[in-house]
Amino acid sequence: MTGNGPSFIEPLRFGRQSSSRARSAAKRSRIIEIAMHRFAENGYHAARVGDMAAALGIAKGSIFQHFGSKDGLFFEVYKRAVRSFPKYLDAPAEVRAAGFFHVLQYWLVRTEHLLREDWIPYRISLLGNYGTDLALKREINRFLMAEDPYGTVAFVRFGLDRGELRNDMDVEMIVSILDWTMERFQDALLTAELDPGLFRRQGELPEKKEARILQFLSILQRAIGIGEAAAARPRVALKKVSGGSAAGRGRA
Amino acid sequence: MTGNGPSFIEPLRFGRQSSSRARSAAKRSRIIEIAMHRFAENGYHAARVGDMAAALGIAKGSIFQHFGSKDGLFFEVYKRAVRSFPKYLDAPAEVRAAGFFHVLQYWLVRTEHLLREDWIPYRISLLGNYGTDLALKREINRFLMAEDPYGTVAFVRFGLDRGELRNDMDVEMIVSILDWTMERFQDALLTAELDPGLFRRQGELPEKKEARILQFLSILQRAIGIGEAAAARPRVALKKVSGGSAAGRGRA
DNA sequence: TGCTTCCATGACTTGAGGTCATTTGATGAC
DNA sequence: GTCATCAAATGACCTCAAGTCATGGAAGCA
Repeated sequence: MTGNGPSFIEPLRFGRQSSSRARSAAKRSRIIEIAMHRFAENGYHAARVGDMAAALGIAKGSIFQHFGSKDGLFFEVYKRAVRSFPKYLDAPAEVRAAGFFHVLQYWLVRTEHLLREDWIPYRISLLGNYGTDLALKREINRFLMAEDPYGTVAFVRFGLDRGELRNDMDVEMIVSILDWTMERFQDALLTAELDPGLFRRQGELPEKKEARILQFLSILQRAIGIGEAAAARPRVALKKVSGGSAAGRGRA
Repeated sequence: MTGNGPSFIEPLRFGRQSSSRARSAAKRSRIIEIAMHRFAENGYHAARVGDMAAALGIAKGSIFQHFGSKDGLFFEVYKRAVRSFPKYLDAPAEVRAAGFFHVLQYWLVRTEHLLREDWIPYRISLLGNYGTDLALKREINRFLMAEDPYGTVAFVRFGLDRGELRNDMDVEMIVSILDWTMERFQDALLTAELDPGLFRRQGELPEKKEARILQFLSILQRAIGIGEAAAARPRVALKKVSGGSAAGRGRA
């Protein structure tokens, strides 16, 4: 589908090839950038490969030579978008020190504030998750499983090492639950503005959002956190934080 | 079908209209049925409207006359597929009597066994959820929100009335959490066979599945169930049930 | 027997993805 | 400076599926 760059051994002519490689890579990069904008603005189907070529001032054929197909192009765009998101453990050290659920809270709050400035990669990930073909989604899931771009596995281990997560079940199960619910919750939080009507029971008034976030964290804490106390009251009290600026994390 | 007698409201041509209406509806129905098969077998894009027409022995134009577009046709197919699934509270009375989480367990176990016999509507719902266009997904979500075809809201109220679910947060939040996690969990459980590689961390050996289901239910019980006991040990012990036959519920 | 309305028809248009023989141009060798 | 080489760029071309529409019946009604 994608055609990763020719991955041969390159016996001789290293100088020539390397410079042409560099130019080629730069061009691929430019194509991906424009394509990301087009896909994000128009959706997968309405984005035309011909338009992208015209906007770049190149021939449509070139794009197909580089990426093989529209699907292949989108896949590269998707990978770049998703890789541009920060990982869970990229949170500041003091937040990490405060614990697993504080890290979650940190990102949930940041995500919301971030969106308006940097909605394009988020939109791409939305398209990849819900708006293309099942065949492409299969590729995407393979990629997500292989790369774990949000660092969920490491993050869960972090929580386990700190003794904040229950260890009476498979790690995989916790990772899945966390991935699923975070993804959907963020989508619900975000697309209410970006894409009204996309998700059911979508976010409402801004002032309600913080309450939602706290509710959601409380549910998660009871679900995958440790100890009895978590059931009645959050084990660590999550403070209301009226979000800051900070960079990063479009989705989780 | 429309067994109204001669009516005063529709002074003339009632018979004509009603019979032609009936024929028209029957034809729509036949189209939807064939289309459902085609979409399920080939996916949205690879399913050709022309093929469907040929299979029905009618002209392609007729399909567009009835449904406007391929998207419109798929939407009707989707609605029929989803409506064919049972609602949570369609579980047998004795299961309902056993409580909220027993009903969940009942459907999770059933779903798996059901799939092989009746995979087509499930596949359609998968396409609607992940494999078409965002514009169409928006329609779909509106429909799901309006119809609540799995009866999740009523089911959650049922749990609340029985005192099995926590009532310290918005009902909407519980409904969302339940919808999200059940959907994804079932997809992970099911598509491992139906669509290998579609979901990350997908289901494995059959004997592990029952354990997964119990783990998942335990997480849910801690997350949205009531009481401290739920944290340490399921409030109601969920028995291992090596699944039966029974009809219904392709997805939830 | 006409009249009317509705629907099926299938040839037609549109337009997007995708292909490929050819040209271009950068590079190293002489 | 000139030439040989070869990957990259080109754009005319192809394919094929969605979607359109003027036409022609078929069924009901007077």
